[in-house]
Amino acid sequence: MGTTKTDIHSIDTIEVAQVAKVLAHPARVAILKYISEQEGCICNDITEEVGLSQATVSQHLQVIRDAGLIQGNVKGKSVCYCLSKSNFDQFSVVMDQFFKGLLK
Amino acid sequence: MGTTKTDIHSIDTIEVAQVAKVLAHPARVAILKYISEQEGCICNDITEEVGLSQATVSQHLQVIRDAGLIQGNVKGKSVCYCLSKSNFDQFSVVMDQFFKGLLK
DNA sequence: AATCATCATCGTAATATTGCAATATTACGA
DNA sequence: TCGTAATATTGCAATATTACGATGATGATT
Repeated sequence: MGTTKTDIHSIDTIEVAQVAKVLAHPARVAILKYISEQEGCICNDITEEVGLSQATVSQHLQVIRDAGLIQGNVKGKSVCYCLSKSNFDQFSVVMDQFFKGLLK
Repeated sequence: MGTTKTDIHSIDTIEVAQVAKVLAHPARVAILKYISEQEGCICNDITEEVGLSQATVSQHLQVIRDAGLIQGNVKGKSVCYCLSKSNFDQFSVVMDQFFKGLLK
């Protein structure tokens, strides 16, 4: 136990849950907001902005990256993160359709 | 550790994360879908529909109820759950604004 | 080369979540 | 009142998540 049962549910259902899971932590929401505000990217500053240790921020960044919401471009010693808008847009659609589906 | 730091983030950020957290489990997404499909309500059937034990479903229902997304009306020995559309609509707005804010 | 800055990863402690069996609880019908 | 059906709650085991210090890896600076 402790493991989420996934084989029970439809693809659609799982997709909504996966999208939501990425946004289910305030640090990840804050990181996404910050990255998008900086238009381009920036990186180490996230640690300062968010108020968590570098290791923790890096972990959250990995979750967001694995979900395909951001891209990291290496620039010398620093890494520039920026939104992958198309994927983010898809996330938006998934959630939107879920809400609309239930509210119709 | 293991605890999410919340005092660091803005109200808006925390709100998005809280909404997302409710939807971050496929069982809860499935339950919400099922309840809304049944227009009115129904209840014990959820257990069968979702494929988890009664205890587990009841737990998930509590999470959804605590978030204010559903209401349970007692009808004899069974409980009829139905969406509280206004709250659900608010959830929808929170997420929508988050996505729109980042994509603009 | 030696050092520093930036980031990722590893290891680990603390806590949260998931899932279920067992056990209440509540309401109804016999 | 007894039995039963429908839910909720409790207690627990398994696993996941969160957070951070320490350690690597890599490129820049001296």
